[in-house]
Amino acid sequence: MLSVNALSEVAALMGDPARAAMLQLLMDGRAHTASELALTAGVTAQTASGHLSRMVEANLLAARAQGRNRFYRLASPEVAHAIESLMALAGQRAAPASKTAAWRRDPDLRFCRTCYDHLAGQVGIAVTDSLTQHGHLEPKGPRDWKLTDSGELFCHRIGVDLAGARRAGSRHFARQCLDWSERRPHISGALGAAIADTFFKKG
Amino acid sequence: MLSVNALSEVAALMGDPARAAMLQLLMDGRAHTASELALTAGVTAQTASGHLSRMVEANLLAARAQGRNRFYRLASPEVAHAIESLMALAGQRAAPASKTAAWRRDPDLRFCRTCYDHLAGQVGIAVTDSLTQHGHLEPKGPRDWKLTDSGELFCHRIGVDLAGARRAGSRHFARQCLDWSERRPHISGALGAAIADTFFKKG
DNA sequence: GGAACCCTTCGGCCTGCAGCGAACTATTGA
DNA sequence: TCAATAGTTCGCTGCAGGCCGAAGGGTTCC
Repeated sequence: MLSVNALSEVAALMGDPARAAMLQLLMDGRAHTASELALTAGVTAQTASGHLSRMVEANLLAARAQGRNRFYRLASPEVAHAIESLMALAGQRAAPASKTAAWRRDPDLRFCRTCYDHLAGQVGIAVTDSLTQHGHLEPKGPRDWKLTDSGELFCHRIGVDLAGARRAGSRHFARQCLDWSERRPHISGALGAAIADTFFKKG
Repeated sequence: MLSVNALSEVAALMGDPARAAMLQLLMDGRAHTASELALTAGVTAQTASGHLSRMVEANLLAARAQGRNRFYRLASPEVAHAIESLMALAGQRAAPASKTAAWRRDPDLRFCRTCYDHLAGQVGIAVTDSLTQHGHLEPKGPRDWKLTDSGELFCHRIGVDLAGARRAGSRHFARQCLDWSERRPHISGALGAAIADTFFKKG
């Protein structure tokens, strides 16, 4: 009976305390690094890696490599739904999506801390959206951005240190950085840092 | 973190192949005996008993003793919902409640076979309802029925062998038998058998 | 009362799997 | 080019828990 095996296998994946802790952390809809998840689960990195691989293979999680980090998130809303109904059974209220209201209070600060030095969160997405909508920014390949001529002008006008960003040596100029809330990329790399720097200087 | 433990514990309960097989059988909404569930799960009775106890304690299942049998059913629609969402994840369509349409074709026959010698299923419930609504039958205690005077008359009129049923020695006269579809009791015991007998004779 | 049956509890065996240490690869940044 | 960091793979250990045999209530029916 294949379906029985399938049911028990999926449930067993969620039935381990370490994996359950990871899944619960991921219930906020964000993508988290393997290290974060290991820390949350209270296990070592190598143990966490094994858990994460198994959950990716079972299509519970989706992974996206980004630099030397690897971000994991729930593979689909259905996964979140299943976890939620299990937690309801457990007599615990699962944090609904709207429960993430906490981060609304300091969207950029909170995420800048966890995402190196560039704007992310709602502000990062908004900036990226605005730039692309005005034709200042275009995707270049699957992982980079291209700053258009109008984008160059715009950056000069608002005072972004493009020259400094280009001088940054081996660092990527403008990378696409996966955002957790909208599941869309925003700007990281030297350009992202330079923009963030400008914002901070201007208050 | 209590909620993490609760999540993993519930999931782990569903994560065992034997327990998953039992739960899947119970997804039809019926109540099943411990033996049936053991057979389905492919384990011995004592192993199944342990599994069932744990699931009752975790409020996944509800148990009801009936004679020397013990019937188990899903404790709530929420349990069914959680299982269904897990099976959806497993890429399997869980049998929705309406899928039980199969038994509509032969409701009484099918259940008479599994429920000794008396009417059950939709017909059994309908007969019981009709008798109680006309004042022929009343509940007596938590597990028996009382045939009223008008009920005696009615039985005589349709030709039920009441005397024979009363003669049946140590057998209970009219027990309440839990029905799986409506979750309501119908008539078993000697009276139930006598009524069924009458129906069969009359076609 | 006795036999048959259903279910449960107890004790012991054994497997599966979570966990870690060590070693290896890949990416980043100087 | 080299060091630091993130992540993975491999091999081993130890424990939790599923499983069954044996034995003990409860219920039903002759």
